[in-house]
Amino acid sequence: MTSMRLLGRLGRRVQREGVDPASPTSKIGYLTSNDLFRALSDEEMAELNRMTTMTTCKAGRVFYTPGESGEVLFVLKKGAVQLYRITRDGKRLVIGALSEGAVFGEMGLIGQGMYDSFAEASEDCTLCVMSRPDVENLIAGNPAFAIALLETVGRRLRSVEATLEGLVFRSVGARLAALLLSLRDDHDEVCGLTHQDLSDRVGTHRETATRSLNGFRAAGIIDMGRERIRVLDAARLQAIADGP
Amino acid sequence: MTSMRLLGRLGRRVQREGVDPASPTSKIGYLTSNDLFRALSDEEMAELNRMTTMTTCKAGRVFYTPGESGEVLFVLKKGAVQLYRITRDGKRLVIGALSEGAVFGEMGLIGQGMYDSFAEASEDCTLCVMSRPDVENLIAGNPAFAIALLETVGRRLRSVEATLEGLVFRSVGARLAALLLSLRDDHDEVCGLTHQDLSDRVGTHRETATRSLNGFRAAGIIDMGRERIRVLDAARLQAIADGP
DNA sequence: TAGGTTCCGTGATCCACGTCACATATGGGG
DNA sequence: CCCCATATGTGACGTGGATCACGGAACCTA
Repeated sequence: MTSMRLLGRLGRRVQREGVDPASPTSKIGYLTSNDLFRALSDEEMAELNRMTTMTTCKAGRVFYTPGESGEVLFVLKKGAVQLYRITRDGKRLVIGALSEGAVFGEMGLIGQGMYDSFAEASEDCTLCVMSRPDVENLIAGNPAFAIALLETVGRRLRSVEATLEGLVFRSVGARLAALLLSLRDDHDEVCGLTHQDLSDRVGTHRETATRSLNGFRAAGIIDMGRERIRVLDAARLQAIADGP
Repeated sequence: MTSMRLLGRLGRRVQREGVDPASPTSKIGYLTSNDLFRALSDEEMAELNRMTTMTTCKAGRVFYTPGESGEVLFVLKKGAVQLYRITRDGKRLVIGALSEGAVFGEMGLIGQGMYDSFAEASEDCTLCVMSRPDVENLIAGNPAFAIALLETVGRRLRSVEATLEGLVFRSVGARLAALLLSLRDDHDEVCGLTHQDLSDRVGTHRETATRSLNGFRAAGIIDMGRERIRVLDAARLQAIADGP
């Protein structure tokens, strides 16, 4: 039954609770570590401290759901976040996988389409939260901040556009191949992701992803274990990603 | 033959030439008419004049192709622009349909994925072109400009994300229905677009679009003529757009 | 008004994926 | 070490939409 699947899937992760405030003393340390804030002077940093709420968030927690209060901007200081949407029949699509330094939020400013998206910490996260006036003040006082912000959003826009193109022009296999190449670590492995997770990111179904991966394995391109995929032949995988 | 189709399609519009400079005297007039520049003072406007190159561009002209020089920012003052991509086998996908006030460009700043996109004037256009330093100066001198820029890009990001979701979750018919609803004019008509144009925007093929539209017509939801579609029953069309 | 060009309509296939229904494997917790 | 939740494997089948191949209609232009 479809709704069972939805419940099962959500049950694994949705623990809808607020974010935990972190100790205020650590704020400055965190902030200086972020690209976005490198340009800020000490005073600006101090001012930032006053308006910024620093929070932490454990892996798996959904800290933002559609229809949330408006006009919040998150800066991902540490960890990783996934933005995704869920249809009424329980299908899930990952719109964005964000890593450190990402900026996102419900804000008219940053758009990010959070309107209809969930935000979930895929790893333990530290993030800072700003209101719209906060952001406007920051921009007014520090143009470099605006530039950095624009670049971040611009990068995401490009990324989403590329995803869009891939969806229309490329097969599941090609998209999956590209995803594996981009996700593999130093040892050419992709760990901790289920086939379901992968399929949610390429916009297909679990069974299809499994079959496609099995094809890769049969061809000797990858090796697989539970939640673990090792890329054996990156060149051929790349060829598949590039299309037929 | 596929390449024939590509040639035919491109032949209709690609007239790859530079943009035509407009008369300098009109610059201020144009600029004040744009949302993005409402916040600028007269002096700022004058400064803008110095660094901005105002150009015009006739309908159908492709004024930007992938691999162009980097770091340009366009502001669409008047008219309409389509951003699209073309695969090596000639398939075309419209990534964005921009109207007045839009900001786009190859710039790391704004992203916009122009890297791999063509930009074509779908109506006669007036646009102004800025280099990256131009933009940085503007932002530095006028935070409101930065905010306006962020909002514009944010809107586009939301829009692309919505398109992405639609592609994964909704059928061609649903996407087409939504497109018609959004494109219709005051008389509930969509004029000047071929089935091919529509299909390029929903990410499908001409034949499929035609068949889907014929279905709508058979159901009495729309009426059709050459490059003209009239929406007769917006409610039912909306129901289709919302999915099954 | 003839002749070419661009649109539009439509049948016939084909096939990648979705969908359904289970079987099996694996690992972690009690 | 057993049990159970979660992950993965796979057959069977249906189908939306891509692909191919034309025929006819509408418009434009000379």
